[in-house]
Amino acid sequence: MNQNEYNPSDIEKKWQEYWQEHNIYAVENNVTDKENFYALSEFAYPSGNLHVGHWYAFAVPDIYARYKRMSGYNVLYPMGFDAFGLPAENAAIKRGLDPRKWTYENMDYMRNQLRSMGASFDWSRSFATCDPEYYKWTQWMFTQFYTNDLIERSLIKTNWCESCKTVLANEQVVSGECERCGNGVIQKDMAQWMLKITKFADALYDDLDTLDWDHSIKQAQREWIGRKEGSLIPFKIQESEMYDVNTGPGDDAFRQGEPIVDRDNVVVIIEHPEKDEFLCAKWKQVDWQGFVTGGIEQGQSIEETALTEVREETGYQNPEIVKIYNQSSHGLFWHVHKKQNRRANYRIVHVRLKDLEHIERRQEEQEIADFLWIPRSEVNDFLKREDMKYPWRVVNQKNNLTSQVEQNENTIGAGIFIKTKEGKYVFQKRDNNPERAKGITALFGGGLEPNETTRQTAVRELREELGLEVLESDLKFIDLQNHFDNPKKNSALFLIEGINFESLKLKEGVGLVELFIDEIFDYPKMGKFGRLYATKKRSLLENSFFETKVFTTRADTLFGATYIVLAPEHQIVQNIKSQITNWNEVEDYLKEVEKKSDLDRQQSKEKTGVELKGIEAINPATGKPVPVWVADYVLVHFGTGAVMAVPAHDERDAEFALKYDLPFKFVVLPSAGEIGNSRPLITSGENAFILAAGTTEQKGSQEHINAEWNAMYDVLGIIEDGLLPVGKRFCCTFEGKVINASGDVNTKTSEEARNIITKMVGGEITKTYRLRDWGISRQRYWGTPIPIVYDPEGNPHVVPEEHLPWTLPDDVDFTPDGTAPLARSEKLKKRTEEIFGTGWTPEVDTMDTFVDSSWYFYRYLDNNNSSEFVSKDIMQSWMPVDMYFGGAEHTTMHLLYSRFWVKALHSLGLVPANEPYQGRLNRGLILGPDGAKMSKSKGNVIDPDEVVSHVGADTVRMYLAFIGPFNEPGNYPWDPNGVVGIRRFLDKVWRLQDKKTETSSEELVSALHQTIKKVHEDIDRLKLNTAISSMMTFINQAEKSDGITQAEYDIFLQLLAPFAPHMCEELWMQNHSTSIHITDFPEYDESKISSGMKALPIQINGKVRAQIIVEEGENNDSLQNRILEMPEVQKWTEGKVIKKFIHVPSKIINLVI
RNA sequence: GCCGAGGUGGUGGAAUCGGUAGACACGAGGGACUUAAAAUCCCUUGCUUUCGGGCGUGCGGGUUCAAUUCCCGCCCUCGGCACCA
Repeated sequence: MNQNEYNPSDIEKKWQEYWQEHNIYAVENNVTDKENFYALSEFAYPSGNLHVGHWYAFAVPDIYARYKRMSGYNVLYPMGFDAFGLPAENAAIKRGLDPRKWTYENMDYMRNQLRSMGASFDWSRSFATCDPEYYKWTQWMFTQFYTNDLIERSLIKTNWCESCKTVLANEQVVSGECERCGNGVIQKDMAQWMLKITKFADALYDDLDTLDWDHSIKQAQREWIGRKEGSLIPFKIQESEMYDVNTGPGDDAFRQGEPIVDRDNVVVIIEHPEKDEFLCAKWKQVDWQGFVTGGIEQGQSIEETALTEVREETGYQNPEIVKIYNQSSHGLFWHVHKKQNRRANYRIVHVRLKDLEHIERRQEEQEIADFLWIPRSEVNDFLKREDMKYPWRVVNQKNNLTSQVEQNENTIGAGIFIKTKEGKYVFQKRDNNPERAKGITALFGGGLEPNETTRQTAVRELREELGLEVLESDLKFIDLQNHFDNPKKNSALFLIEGINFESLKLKEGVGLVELFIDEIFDYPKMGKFGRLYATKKRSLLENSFFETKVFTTRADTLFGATYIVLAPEHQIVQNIKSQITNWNEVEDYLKEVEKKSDLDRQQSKEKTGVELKGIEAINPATGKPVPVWVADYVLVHFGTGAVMAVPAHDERDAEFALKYDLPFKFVVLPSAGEIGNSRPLITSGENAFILAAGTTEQKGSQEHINAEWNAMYDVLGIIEDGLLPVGKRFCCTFEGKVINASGDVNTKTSEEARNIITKMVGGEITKTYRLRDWGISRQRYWGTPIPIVYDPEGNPHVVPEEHLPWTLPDDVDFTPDGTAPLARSEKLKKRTEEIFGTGWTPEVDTMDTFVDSSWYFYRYLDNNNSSEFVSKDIMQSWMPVDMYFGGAEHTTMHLLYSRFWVKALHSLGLVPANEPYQGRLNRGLILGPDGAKMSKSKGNVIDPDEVVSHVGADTVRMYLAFIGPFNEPGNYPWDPNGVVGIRRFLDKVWRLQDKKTETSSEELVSALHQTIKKVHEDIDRLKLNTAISSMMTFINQAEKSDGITQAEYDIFLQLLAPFAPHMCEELWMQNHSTSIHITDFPEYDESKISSGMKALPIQINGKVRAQIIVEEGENNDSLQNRILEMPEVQKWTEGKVIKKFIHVPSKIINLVI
């Protein structure tokens, strides 16, 4: 037998050991004669054994890394372990082991398995994320982010997996289920450490353009970030029924010089139980008329006064309070009856009669007044009668909304945003104040004194700190904001506007800073509240509560906004609770919504909602009031959590409006072509067609369409104002030309109108994002400890650098019970108290493992550095990663997180690169032989070790490269026969060594150079499958030839070396003394590829009929003559006329007959 | 629904700029060698045919001397997003 037979099991081990001994893959950091190339595969999770997926992930990119190395680059192709995380902990729990031990043993085992692939990893650079030397730097970065305001702690609704007993990031929840275990995810309020990834949303979006990534990967990231450009449109919110009194004295109703008596009064507006009428009084004695009034006596409440007055003065026995208007007004007048000048502080009370039960009034009351029911619409006119001398009127002064949620049992402070007449916000600057944090720019305000309300605190603080006297009623409540440092405690935040700063008595050591909102974020040492509002909650601050901004991408349809909708969680709903006359109904709805999980909310597409009665919004374009609704189809997290609803041009609004019978106003006419092509846009099923006023389409097409539509549908006719009648309502989302709006925008295109209308109503063009901040707290053991400790008051402090790594304790029972396992560590508790003092406690959550993997590619560069995470020089020379190989499942998680991480580091000046990965390739999936995903339960799992023992590692590597294009992430089934095909090829290469001759043929040389060219090009494009097929073609040809020279054979081995490193090394070393893998990759010689002759196909009328051998430079005439003489051509041309002769040199000849 | 990538023999897949569709491999069929099997080698292999040819790259149109490739309109598969205003 031939003892020189290809036997992989003999040679592979040998060369793996040789490479390791000779250290041929060790990579130097400072190489001057070669360009650095950083090829990276996503590092391994130490699950315990290597499957085919690992081979695909590591061995195929290894081919590329080897090719680059042979092509003259200084190539870094490292490997490490992503060693923290749930699976290790779960596996450890199941088997009662220490996750640390389990993980490190797995890593040892896997390192050996990885060596068997023949991958050219530089193992000296390896590490695991659970090494304290590694996570020291993870923690250090956390502390850098913390001190630079890139991390905040807040109480948020989190995704909680009941089965894994931990919080999940948004990205880890897939259609309401835990990405890992598939169990349902519930919402849970928890204090979380949040990384402010949203601060980089624009950069993450825009910088995608600078990356050489596949279009689809970029697109997926863009979708995830979800940037939308649109307009913020302000809508004033006001009380829809509002009564107030004039404040000035009438000419004959106030007597100069007489003393003034102060009185607290109520004015009662009495509503009929059935009819829309109010009860007005005609005073018999003085002939003055109006509403029921009464003085508030000492110790009496407004409600009591009002109800008593109604019963006594009118005789109606069952009034109920609808609403008490908070604002009292101060009227000065001469009270004729009492002969007094009065200053009356009116509280206006709206009551409704439950029924008309009536008792005879006392004689005295009957003598004073008669009562008349006046329709609501006529009340004002009635009160304006000539003989109405009483000084108050019902006036339409609508914007006195206030709030009732500024206080709860956890409210410990009040903060005040002060807005000047110029629209700037005023902060205090404590530059000169030695007692307080120096230089901090902060809100005015302070803590609540015992029994103080937040408003009282705010008034007091303003007086003490600023010398500013304000009334409680001047303070507009904005928000109840939990403290960053202690999410369970709140401060009420207020806004006061239009402040005059002339006569202030500033407290010593306090300076003032006036800033526009856009300047707040960047202002040095700005306190957290200020920053927060300048970014995330800007809309709250700017909105206050009598205005809300809606986000829309279709500002061109604003004239058609017939109502607005708030998300159930919208702050305004709570803030104006006291103004809502149907609060019980609203509250029921909110409770119902709260019960639904996110999943339910997504699944039940049936829209529900409830109108907020008692308030209305003003459409800023039309100036007309529109109703305000709350509905859960509006999401609090997107845009401003409020939308303007345009039923005629938005499908969701249309659905909702049809259900609740809200008006449709048609304001954008799509272009004629679009209507013609889009008959299905009629969604009402009513077959309505709108022919609107103001149409500017050219007549021809319009008439054509009308004719067509007339035949098919009922034509609605011309609708002047765009209001669609009931039964003919439909929705059209196309853009087009604006109609039924105003002179400024009618006939403008949608695009033009968006800008014009936005400007017109004082809105602004902005962007909004789907991306949300990244919560990294996990209630698990096996993760990087969060380097935070809490002082006895519960305020967080970072663990100083000298105590890093803040190590994971080992005395922990980590059985999951929903609380953090670290809370049970005595050692951690003790360590914290020893270092920081009695009463100090450690943070007990650990970090999401995506944090660990967000910067690991830096550590390979300098993994033994104990003073820096990596030295700056070294970073500069390697980063960004040139080509990053990984799985498609990381497109929106790891890839986005690590891009954020690098940008965050970059923003702090810690790294030079702004992006981690210049190139990225998502690999596909290897399926089982049956075409299904490999799984133990399906019994279709391929064990790579077993295959390797049969055919060798080189074959497995090559097969995986051959199975499909690596640059397109498809799913490729593992075909056991296909593996054999590769092995046959390698056998042929091996056997070719017996066919060596002194000289070879010109054809073979040409073929070799063609192959070199093709392999070059294909590897560059990562089309390894076609690179292999071209080598196969060459070997087939060489086999048929008379022989191959040693030099040619060597060149071929070099071509093949990246693919089959062991075999090529074996064959190479028979004639050489240094490794093939450190030789130069062959270059092709163009002159050897082309010979002067070429076979060209001849087409007749586009069909190939013959072939001809053509010499380069042959002229067309002689060529044409030669062709026409050919019998196989004549067969077709006989009796036909040649119309055209087309010759595309070295491509094709086409005869048209 | 929106966005993206695709759709080519029995299978995985080639065809890089509009120029011979199906490279390469698997499978299948036939043959050689062998006592036999394995291994190896050779031939055939898109469909169809009256052996001239005809038809073929998801479907229907179009542009072109020529279309898997470009354009228009559909269908289907996969991936991402999704009550996102």
